[in-house]
Amino acid sequence: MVPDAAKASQPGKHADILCAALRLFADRGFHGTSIPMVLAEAGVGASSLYRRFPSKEALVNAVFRDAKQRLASELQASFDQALAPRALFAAFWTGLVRFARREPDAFRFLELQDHAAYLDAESRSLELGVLAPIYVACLDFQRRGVFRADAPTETILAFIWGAFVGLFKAERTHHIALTDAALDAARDACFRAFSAGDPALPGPR
Amino acid sequence: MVPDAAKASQPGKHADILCAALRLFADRGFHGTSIPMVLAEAGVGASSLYRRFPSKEALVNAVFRDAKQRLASELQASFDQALAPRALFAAFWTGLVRFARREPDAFRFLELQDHAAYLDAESRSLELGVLAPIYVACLDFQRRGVFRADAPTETILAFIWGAFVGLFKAERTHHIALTDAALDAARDACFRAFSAGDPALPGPR
Amino acid sequence: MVPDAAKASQPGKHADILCAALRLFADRGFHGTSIPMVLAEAGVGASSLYRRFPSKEALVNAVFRDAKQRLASELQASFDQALAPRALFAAFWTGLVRFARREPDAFRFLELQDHAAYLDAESRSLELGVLAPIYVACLDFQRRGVFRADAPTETILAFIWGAFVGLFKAERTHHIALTDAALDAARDACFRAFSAGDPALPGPR
Amino acid sequence: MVPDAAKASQPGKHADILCAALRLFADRGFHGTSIPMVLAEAGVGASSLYRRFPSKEALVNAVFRDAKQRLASELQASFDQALAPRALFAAFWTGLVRFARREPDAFRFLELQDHAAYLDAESRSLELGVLAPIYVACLDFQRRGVFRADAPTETILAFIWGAFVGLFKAERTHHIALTDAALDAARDACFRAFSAGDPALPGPR
DNA sequence: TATGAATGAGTTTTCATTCAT
DNA sequence: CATGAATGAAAACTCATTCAT
Repeated sequence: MVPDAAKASQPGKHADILCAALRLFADRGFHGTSIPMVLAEAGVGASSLYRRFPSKEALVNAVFRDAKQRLASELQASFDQALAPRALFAAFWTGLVRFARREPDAFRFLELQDHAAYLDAESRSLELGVLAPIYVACLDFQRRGVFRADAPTETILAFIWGAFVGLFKAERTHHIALTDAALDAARDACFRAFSAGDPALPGPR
Repeated sequence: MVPDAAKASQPGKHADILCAALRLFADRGFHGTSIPMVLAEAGVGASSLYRRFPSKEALVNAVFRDAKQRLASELQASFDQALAPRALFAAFWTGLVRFARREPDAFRFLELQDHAAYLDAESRSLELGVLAPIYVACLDFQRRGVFRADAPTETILAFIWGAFVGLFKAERTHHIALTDAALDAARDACFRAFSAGDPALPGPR
Repeated sequence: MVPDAAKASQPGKHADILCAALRLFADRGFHGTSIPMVLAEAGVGASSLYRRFPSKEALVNAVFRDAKQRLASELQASFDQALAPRALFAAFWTGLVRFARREPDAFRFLELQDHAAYLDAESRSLELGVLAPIYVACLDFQRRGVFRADAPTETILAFIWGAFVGLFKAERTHHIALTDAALDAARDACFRAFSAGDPALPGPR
Repeated sequence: MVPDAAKASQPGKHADILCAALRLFADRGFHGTSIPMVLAEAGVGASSLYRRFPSKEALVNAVFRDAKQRLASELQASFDQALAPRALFAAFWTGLVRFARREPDAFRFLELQDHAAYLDAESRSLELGVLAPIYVACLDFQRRGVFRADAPTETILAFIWGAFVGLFKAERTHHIALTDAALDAARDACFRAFSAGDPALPGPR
């Protein structure tokens, strides 16, 4: 009668909790969100949560990994090593934009908050795992002379990521208009910032 | 000395509280910091705090304004409209770096946390006040053809600020080395990103 | 085999639950033991327990009766009315020792804890039932001039039982060595304490 | 106006809490007593308790030490080394009885419960400290030939203490009448149990 | 019948804030 | 004006018990 998979704990509840927690964590941060808030938002009892996540810390880490994983998938999908540098960078940028637009809560939670206090080793390594391919691509660009070699690769990475995050933070905090055109302009600025071959590339021209 | 002024609440205590609160808020965020923690760190009694700041929210706003004000001063001091664009930008960047280095707690509190939930109108307007002169300078650069005109000024601002913050966030989160050379390279990249006169400017030349 | 009997609730599970509960109650007391602990220790699901014992109180009473019953059996087996007083007392003492050694959990649970709060009428009457034959034997000793008559029988009973329990409590609490020799010495002291024929009996002589 | 000592936290409250906790712990045990119960019984708010006792465990330990200390005082007051053995033992016994009668809650809590799970090192050492002088007196009795030497001193101690506790436990559990005469008879039985000089001592006769 | 997921009241403990001194 | 004890509401988490499967 009932589909067999529904026998054990409804899988939907797991997702409901993660989703409610993400929404609240994104809005109010980890410490600003209480478990009762999550329970109310998810519409479950206390034990339904604690059966799945042994503590509030375990819950944030699960939320973090879940969201980071989706961001990673988005980026991986956008990443086609066969593309020319410029196109590759544009694809990466578009992936980021798509994620920030489609999952604003996840993006705000992941990038606009300081997780230092509660992330565990696995979550931290997942975060590095997401950055690694970008780092490699960046390094490759530098080796191939696409990007300048006068800045450490990590610096370039931090710069680009920070610039991107800054745009969305300003949209949220200062209510600036973040049109597609503006995002495209920022993307080109970003590429230009580290571009090695001066005369050739700039602008859409 | 100060026989009369000392009668009223010791002015040192005000600073002690702000300082202790800043340290804690920077480390653990607003919601992660309790009033008792602040009392212990500042070494004062509960009423000494509540006499000066009617609530925890009032305190965090005071801390925010105090820190933001010091950042504003730093930037204003670095800002000499008479300088050539490149030098002006370098001075601005140096001011930011100096602030982030001299007052790491203030910088982390101001820029690495999401204050959306508790900032009041006055704090928010102060924040805009800090950005305004930079906005104006940016706009001026665009008008004078120093910066490209194909990106909205707010976007440029958000980008630059975000890139800068991203560097320090990576230093903290991923423990990347943020040397002076790296910061200089980032500064040049930033300028280059929006520079209008393509081939001419890049590099230290 | 047992094709029909096995259809009803497996009898082994009943014992598993009682056994697990006894172990835990002995170690941590009634209030210090949670049902989930019992379930985990017994390796059964919640409903397997609640089908057999309608509540936690019912469970503890069942555990109590079960253990008390085994103690009663032990004592009954040791009790041979045909024996001479001294030998009878020694047999009784040996029975107690054997029980305390063979079932330390049961002994600790029964004698080292205060059950006042949760024992029901039936459990209480069972407890009295265990003491009754000893009471009778004691009274008989007094009537026959074996035991002094200057102490109420109940007092003698409480004294002896208390002394015995005190030995094992000290073994557990203060880690004193409770050798067979020490137990024998205590047994003789106990008999001597209430012995009527003063000069004649003491010692193995 | 107010006596100077009353400036800081009312000392009465400390006592109120200890007293309420003792009453409840005596009745329902440590795990069976909740903090709200203690708060209600003592008529104080949660923080008044937690300001003085950092945790529930700290509270039981304080209650335990407080009660044990009073028992120790009672015993010390009864102990006059100058007395003849028999009189010394009687004085000790009387001290115990007086304590059990005057502070039934303290006695029940101290002696009728298993504290193994939560007593800390200091509480445990206090308990040993109370027993030590009795141990020494017992050993002295054995050396002087007052008590038999065929039982280990610890065994004698555990026996006597256990017998005494057994009497009061039976009074409470089985509602036996524990008259002064019965207690005197028990005292004499106790002495007799370990008495070395057979013919001389027994009974008031 | 057995399972173990679900519930919500209850646990210990801490918080922001007030008030007597 | 400063102190820090007091408060009661909430925090995170666990419990005894029930119920759908």
